[in-house]
Amino acid sequence: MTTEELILAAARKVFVQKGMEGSRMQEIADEAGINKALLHYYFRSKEKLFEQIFAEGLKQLLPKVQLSIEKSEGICDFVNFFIEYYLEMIKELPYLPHFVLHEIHRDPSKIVEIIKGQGLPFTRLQSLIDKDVAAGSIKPIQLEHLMVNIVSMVLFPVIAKPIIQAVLFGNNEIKYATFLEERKSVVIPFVLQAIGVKTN
Amino acid sequence: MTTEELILAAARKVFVQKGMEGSRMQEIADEAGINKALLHYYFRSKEKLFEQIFAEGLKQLLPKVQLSIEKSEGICDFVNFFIEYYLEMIKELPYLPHFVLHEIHRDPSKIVEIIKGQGLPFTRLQSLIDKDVAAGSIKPIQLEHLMVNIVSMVLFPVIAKPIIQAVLFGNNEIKYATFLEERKSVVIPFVLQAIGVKTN
DNA sequence: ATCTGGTTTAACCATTTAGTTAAACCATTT
DNA sequence: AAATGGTTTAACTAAATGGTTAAACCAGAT
Repeated sequence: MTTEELILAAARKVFVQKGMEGSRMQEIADEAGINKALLHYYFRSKEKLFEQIFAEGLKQLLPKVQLSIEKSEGICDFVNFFIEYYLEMIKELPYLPHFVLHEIHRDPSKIVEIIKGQGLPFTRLQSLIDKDVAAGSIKPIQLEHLMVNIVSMVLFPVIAKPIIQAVLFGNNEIKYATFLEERKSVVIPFVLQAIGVKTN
Repeated sequence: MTTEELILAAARKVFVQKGMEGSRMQEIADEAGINKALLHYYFRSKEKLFEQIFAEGLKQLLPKVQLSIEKSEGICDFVNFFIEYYLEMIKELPYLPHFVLHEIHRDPSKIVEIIKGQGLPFTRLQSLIDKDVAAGSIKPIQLEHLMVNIVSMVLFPVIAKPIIQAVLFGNNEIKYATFLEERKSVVIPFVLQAIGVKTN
C-alpha cells in the first residue's frame, strides 16, 4: 500500500465517522501511522483532502440509481433492483449516508459541481411509470414522491440508527441488526402494495 | 427578553444550524449581541449550553408519537395524526431533525438519559394493529417497520433537502417547497394503501 | 450619596490546530 | 562513493478558540 493510499484510507475512516469539523489532521496522521506534515505534503490542505473523500463518497451513493433505472423493464423491476442495491450498499458502508448528508447540509454548494454531468435518466423512469399506469398495473404516482419514499425508507434507518436502536429496541444491537436484515423483505412489498401492484 | 433568553435563542439558532462542533462561542455571543464572557457567566461551558439546546430539541421531536398514539382509535387514525403532526412540526422547525440526528450520531450516549422515563406507549399501538389485523381491515405488519417507514418518509425529505432539491428539482427552491407541501396528501394514502386499507 | 450585589465588559491566558520549514532519510543514478 | 531528488520527520509558527479574571456598570436598598 502506497503512502497516498494509506492516507486516503485513514482520512476516509476518520472523516466519514466524525465529519469535516469533527476530524483532526493529527488523528488522520495517527490513523495512517505517519507524520502530520506528510498529509500536507500529499494533500495541500485539510479542505483538499476532505474534498476527495467527500466526492468519492457521494459518487458511491448515486450510480445505483442510474443502474437500477437502466436495468428495469417496468417500475416493479425498478423498485426491486433499487431497494436491493441500496440495502446492499449500506450494509457495507453504513456511515456513508449520514456523512454525505451532513456535509452537504454544511455546504450545499458542493453538490452542484459533483452532480453536474451525472444527468440521471429520470425521463426513462417516468416512461416506465407512465406505461404501467396506462396498463392499469399500478396507481398513478409522482416520480419524485416515489423516489423520495423509497430512498427515505432505505437510508433513514441507518442514518437514525442510534435513536431507532434506543427507542425501539432498548439499545439491543442484535435486535437492530435483525431489523435491518428484515428491511428488504418488508420495504419491497410495502412499496409495491402502496403503488397498487397486485401481490398474491 | 432577559439576557438568558437572549443567549438561549442565539445558541439555538447557531447550534441547530451548525452543530456543536461547527459552532463558535463568539458567534453565539455576536448573534445575541453580547460579550462572549457573558455566555460563560450564564452557562459555565459550551458543553453545558449545548446540552440545554439539544435536550430541548430532542424533547420537541418525541411527544408527537405519544400524543398520536393516545388519540387514535385504530391504526388508520394513528397514521393520519402522526404524519400530520410531524409534517406540521418540520414546517416550523425544518433544521431540527438533522440537528438532533447528527448530534446523537456524534455521541449516542446522550439519548439514553433523555429517553429514559419517556416510555412511549408502544403496547397500545401494538394492540391497535392487532385489532385491525384481526378484523381484516389491514394486512399484518411489524410495528417497528411501520413506525420506521412512516418516520422515514416524513423526516428524510427535510434532512436531505439540499440533495433532493438539487437532484430532483434543479435547485429550484420553490419546486422543493411545493413538493414538501404535497407530502401530506401523498404519504398518508401511500402508507394506508401499503398496509392494505381499502380506499375509494 | 453611597453601599451592595448581581450583571457586563475588555483584556488576558492556555490550549488546540492547520499549516510551514529545514533538515534528515533513502533509493536510484552517475 | 557522490550526487540527485522524491519522501519523511521533528520542530516550529500563527491563528483560532474555550475559558478566566479583574474591573466597570448599574439598579435598588440603606
